[in-house]
Amino acid sequence: MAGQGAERADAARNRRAVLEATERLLAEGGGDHVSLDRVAALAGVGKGTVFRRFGSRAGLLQALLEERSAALRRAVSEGPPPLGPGAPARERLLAFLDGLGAIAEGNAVLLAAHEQACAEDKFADPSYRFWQGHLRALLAEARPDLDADFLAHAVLAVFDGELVRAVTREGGPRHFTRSVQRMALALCERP
Amino acid sequence: MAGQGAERADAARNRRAVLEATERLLAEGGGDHVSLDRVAALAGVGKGTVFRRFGSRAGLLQALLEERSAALRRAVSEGPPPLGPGAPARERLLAFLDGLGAIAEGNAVLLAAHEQACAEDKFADPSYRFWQGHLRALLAEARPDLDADFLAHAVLAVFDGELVRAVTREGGPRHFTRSVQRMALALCERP
DNA sequence: TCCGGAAACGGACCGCCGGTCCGCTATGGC
DNA sequence: GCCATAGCGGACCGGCGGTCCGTTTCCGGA
Repeated sequence: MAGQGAERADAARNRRAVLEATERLLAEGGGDHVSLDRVAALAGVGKGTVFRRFGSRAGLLQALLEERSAALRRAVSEGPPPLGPGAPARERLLAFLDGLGAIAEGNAVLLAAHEQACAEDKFADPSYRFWQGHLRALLAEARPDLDADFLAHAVLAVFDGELVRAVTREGGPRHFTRSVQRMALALCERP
Repeated sequence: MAGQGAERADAARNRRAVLEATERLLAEGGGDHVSLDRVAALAGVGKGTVFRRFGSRAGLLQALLEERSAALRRAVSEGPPPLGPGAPARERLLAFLDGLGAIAEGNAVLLAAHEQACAEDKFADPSYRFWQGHLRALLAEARPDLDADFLAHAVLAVFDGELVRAVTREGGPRHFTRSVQRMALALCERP
């Protein structure tokens, strides 16, 4: 959109249509209900278009997820505290988990589908690497005596689509997020 | 085998052959290399046999995993301390994580394939429910002030096949297990 | 030892999936 | 208005998980 310089009008239109069709299908059925044939049909485009635009099923879901999390990413790296730089690590950590938890709760099905589609190379996903790096830095600051790299992976592992769904179903809207925050706090408290 | 009363000799032979073929395929390629056609061919049986025996791809992998973890399950519920009942919660927790970590490290590919195949209903898996229940009880005893149920899910979420592989690859044989133990300890320590 | 019914077998078959390919079409600078 | 070309679409592919049913194998009772 801004300054890309080279995307034809029909291409942009189709991109939007495909993304919207995908989220519609995700909403109305489980993650495995989203086949690329169906997406293409619902979007009113050919299957080839979907693949040229997004490369693969994993790429499509990744793009959708990226769209959902771009704002948080920006806020974390250059927004005002406590999300952005400037606040103490503990406050930034809680604010970050609040934001990430909101995304996860609002997109649990998408999250589950994405995990399934990525499988192998989920650690290569730039979005994952960003969250992991951010968490690692905050944890390292709060608890320099622990293995922040591993803990960052561990905290992100909790953001499992199915787990989010299960916890949210039986605990209410923000229960998952609050639980993750409490866990992170427990990890940060020194004995 | 013991006291089941009703399994024909050929059925038992085929069951073993299928399980062995599955682990052979898992060892020699990624989890998605294990197609049921291939398993059947390598085991020298028909595809129908695999499905009658195990119900589905998920069932096959679950059976294999169950086989690998039966001993730990038994040791935890009726073995001697510190794994079995009798030791303080902290020691039982560390011993349990040591055992589960060993299984995870030795079967990371199987673990990843199983996660992929189960997807939806992984919380219904009796094995998962057992581990979760055990962890919950130990955590509740060590930290009654925290949400043990959620923490048990969170700790198990770390046992992700791909994460185990990645951590083991770059950290050496028992690095994953030690890291999980340290994390659990950090959670148990009161501020 | 033989026999009959039941249990187990095996592989052709099904629908569908993710992904590729190439002849056709719409776009937009000139 | 023209034309190079980026973009399109859907037939096509190999392979997957799962089903089905005619055939083979087992084994307890006579």
